Amino acid sequence: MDTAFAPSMIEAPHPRNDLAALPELDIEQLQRHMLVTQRKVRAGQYLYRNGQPFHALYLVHAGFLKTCELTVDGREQVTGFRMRGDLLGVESIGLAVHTCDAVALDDSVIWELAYPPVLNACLHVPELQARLAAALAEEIRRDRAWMLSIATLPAEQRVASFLLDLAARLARLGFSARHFILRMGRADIASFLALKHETVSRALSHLERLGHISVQRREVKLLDVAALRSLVGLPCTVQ
Amino acid sequence: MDTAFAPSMIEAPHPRNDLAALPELDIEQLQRHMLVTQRKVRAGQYLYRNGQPFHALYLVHAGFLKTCELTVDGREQVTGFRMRGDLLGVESIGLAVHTCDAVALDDSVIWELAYPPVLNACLHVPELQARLAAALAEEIRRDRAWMLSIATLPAEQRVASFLLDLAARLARLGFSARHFILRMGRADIASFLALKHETVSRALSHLERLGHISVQRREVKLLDVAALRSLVGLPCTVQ
DNA sequence: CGGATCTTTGAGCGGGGTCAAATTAGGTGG
DNA sequence: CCACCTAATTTGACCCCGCTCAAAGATCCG
Repeated sequence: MDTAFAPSMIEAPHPRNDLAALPELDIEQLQRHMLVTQRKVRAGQYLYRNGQPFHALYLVHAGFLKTCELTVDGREQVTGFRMRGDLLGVESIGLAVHTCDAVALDDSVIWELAYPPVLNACLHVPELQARLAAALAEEIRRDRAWMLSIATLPAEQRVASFLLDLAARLARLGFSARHFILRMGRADIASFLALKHETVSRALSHLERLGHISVQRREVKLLDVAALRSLVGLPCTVQ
Repeated sequence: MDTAFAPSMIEAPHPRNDLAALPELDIEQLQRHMLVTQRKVRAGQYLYRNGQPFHALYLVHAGFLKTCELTVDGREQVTGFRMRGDLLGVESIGLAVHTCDAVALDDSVIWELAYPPVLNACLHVPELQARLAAALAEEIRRDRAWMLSIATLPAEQRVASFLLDLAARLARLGFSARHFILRMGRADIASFLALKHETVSRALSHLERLGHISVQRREVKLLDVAALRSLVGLPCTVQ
């Protein structure tokens, strides 16, 4: 069981094992000041669901998850994909229950930080407080960047932008930015990009025909990062 | 000069004068623990701009502002409209410079909260810390709700949703939810809703033809709130 | 091997964008 | 106070990108 719990992140030439290197939150520092429990979530299972009582934040240690908003009338929207170092549940701070779903797309290992205790720890460790605030702000900036892309870019460029963003995040974690396996289906990408899955599929096919990428189902290779960057209006220099 | 600085919020049958009633932040509590300076911003002027050093959060005391994201290649996106009780600048926490613009759409009065001092105050006042965290989380939820609307609703329903949201926020401040003056132009609404200004104009005209609202340039009356709510998939009950 | 799910591709349509012009406010100076 | 100018808004006509509907592979699992 537990031995089989190795999240399937392939293509990791330089994996880092220290979360401390991440700007977000330092798990060891957290453990010094509060109870941190480990939780494992199998692919397809919920970390938390809309309406469940909110009592903790979650720091992704390994694996891959998506967060979804949903409405009473059945509309659904993927609001983000989360990986190692990302903090989940922050959108429910100040509320009694969670307001969205978090679903594992791959077997995942999560550090659970009981919520009121987190605030107490922050009171005693100023640096921790600053980091928590910064993590929330980073979340806001991420959402704002998404808004900008969705509102101003056509379909194909949204897809290109998505691939570049994913690549950059993988690179920060020490994985290959040029060759990776998508852990989500076309429908999830489409929802996230406010498109339909057929459109995402067509965009990927077209980017491949242009020679910018190579795609075979969920395996993606970025062949011409400069071309992708210029496509979405970014400077062509690496990173 | 100063006497002329009366933000033009008309239609205020039950205006509240206590910000303490707002769930976000209590200004008097803040003043007890840190320096809070007042700042006035004329309509059309920037409260802060992309690239300027970040050294404070801003609490809107009166007036009306918009926040805009912008890219190197000239794309622009209105990410929100801010009014009394809203906290600005949070998206830049953890950074050295602001990452977006905040522009007054109406003469506004702003409380400036120097940033590192805010954190210090939070260390001494647990409740303040919890409120700051909650304010950031509320910002995230606001963005997520917007994402959901943009990604899943057609143009006319986005406009209806926008009007309902604005009405609800005005109501929370004690203003009329049924009759108000838009402080932003069609282009700003369009940008916020990821549409073009002609489309917003057409949607408003159509909602008027349906008898749900009445529009004359920037003056809006909501004639049939229940119809608007059912249009965007919300329960028809008030609030 | 067979069934379910995911992905790709095609054909046709429609909502919203684009371009253009008319109309209306609003501001300013005579 | 009014004429003029500028900017905001509205409306129309047309077109195109992305959606809808449909069917055909691919892949994975039992």
